[in-house]
Amino acid sequence: MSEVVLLIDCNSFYASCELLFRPDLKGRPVIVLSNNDGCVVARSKEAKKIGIPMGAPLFTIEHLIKTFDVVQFSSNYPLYNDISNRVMNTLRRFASAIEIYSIDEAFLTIPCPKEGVDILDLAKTIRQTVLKEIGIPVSIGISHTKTLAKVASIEAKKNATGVHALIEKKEIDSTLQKLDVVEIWGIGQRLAPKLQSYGVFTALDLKKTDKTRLKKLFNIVVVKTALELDSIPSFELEEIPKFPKSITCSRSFGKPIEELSLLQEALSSYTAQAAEKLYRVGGTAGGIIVFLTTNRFSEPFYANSIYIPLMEKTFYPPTLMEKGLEGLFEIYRAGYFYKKVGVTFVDLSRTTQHQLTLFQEQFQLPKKQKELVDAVHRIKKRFGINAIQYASEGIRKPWKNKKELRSPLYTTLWEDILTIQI
DNA sequence: TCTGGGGTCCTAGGACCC
DNA sequence: TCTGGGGTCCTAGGACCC
Repeated sequence: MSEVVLLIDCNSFYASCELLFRPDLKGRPVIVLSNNDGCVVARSKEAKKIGIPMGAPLFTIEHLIKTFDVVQFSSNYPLYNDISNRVMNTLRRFASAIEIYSIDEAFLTIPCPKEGVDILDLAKTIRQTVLKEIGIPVSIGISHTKTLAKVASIEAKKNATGVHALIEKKEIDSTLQKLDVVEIWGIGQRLAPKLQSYGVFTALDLKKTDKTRLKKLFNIVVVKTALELDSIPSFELEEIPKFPKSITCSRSFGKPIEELSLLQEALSSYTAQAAEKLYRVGGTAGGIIVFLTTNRFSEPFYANSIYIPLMEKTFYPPTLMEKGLEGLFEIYRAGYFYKKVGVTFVDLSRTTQHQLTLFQEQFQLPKKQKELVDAVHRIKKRFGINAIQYASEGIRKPWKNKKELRSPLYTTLWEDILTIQI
């Protein structure tokens, strides 16, 4: 064995980010709410303890909030992204390779420590360093494969030390025997009952199941998962972030919207945001999908989407907005109260590897378009994302969602920087 | 009253071709 | 009554993740 896999997982990440700047709330149950303050997306340790479930709609836990005086935050993604980057930069120092798996998780491979060096000590050092430098508590699971590292991290969360290694076969098997299949990374709510119907109840059962049979009854991912449980690496560490296949921007509205003009404003705004992201990854879109929906919990319900191919690939926001609005016009039906619109860019390419039209030598936007996009980007970068916008995004924006409880942008906006009074 | 947002991958089946 | 076989490509839908 030459390398081991570590899974580093930030504990209650969004809640931990909020607590960083509000040490006065330590020990109290803290929750972070989804974009529209609709449901719970993160819970502090204390919030978990009083029984607030992940994903719970806010209105179903009113009684808990009142009884236990729960502290609520709207989600503050600029802050979480910034803290995440800092955590990842610290982790990088310890790794021979790192895959940033999500905003709060990373897989690391490290050379197998020399005889006598305890891998757990190294993990503890990593944990201490992140805690000291960034202030975010993490759990660390260690094993031979990504899937087993995930299993180890479940154990790590139960430990006071926050770290756990699964290296010896005996120990691995006894842990897998106690693990329900639904807890395995890659096995969800649908696959678990199906596996159970074939007599596969625990992770150890899955590991021991014949792979040909698994392939026949399920798919290749389930086979790979079973192999990983058997210490055979089947999911590679992906160090280089993949170029995206699609980019989406959509939001629920603060209150239902009926007028087309307001939907147009919202869609323009989301398209601009998605275009900004497209610009940042250095890509162009070959097609866009526009979708809209009324509240799925109330009648009359209407949802629709439309695909609009683009004659020429582009990242020029006005073109994307114009096409998007055309699509919206097609699928809009008067008389409904809409809850959400959104846009997805598909058929993405890198601007550097562009399929050229017959007479192009190199992909580039017309000079003036390019200058405009660059300028808007620079202004946003320097003065904040609200410093400039397209007129079609509207001024009053009554469709904007609720974010009543958002904390300041402590680390990404000068006006919001933390002040300390002595 | 109130229920998020953004992704990826796999497979089956249809369309189409020779 | 008879009604091929094999291959590719695309898409919708299902499943998963955080």
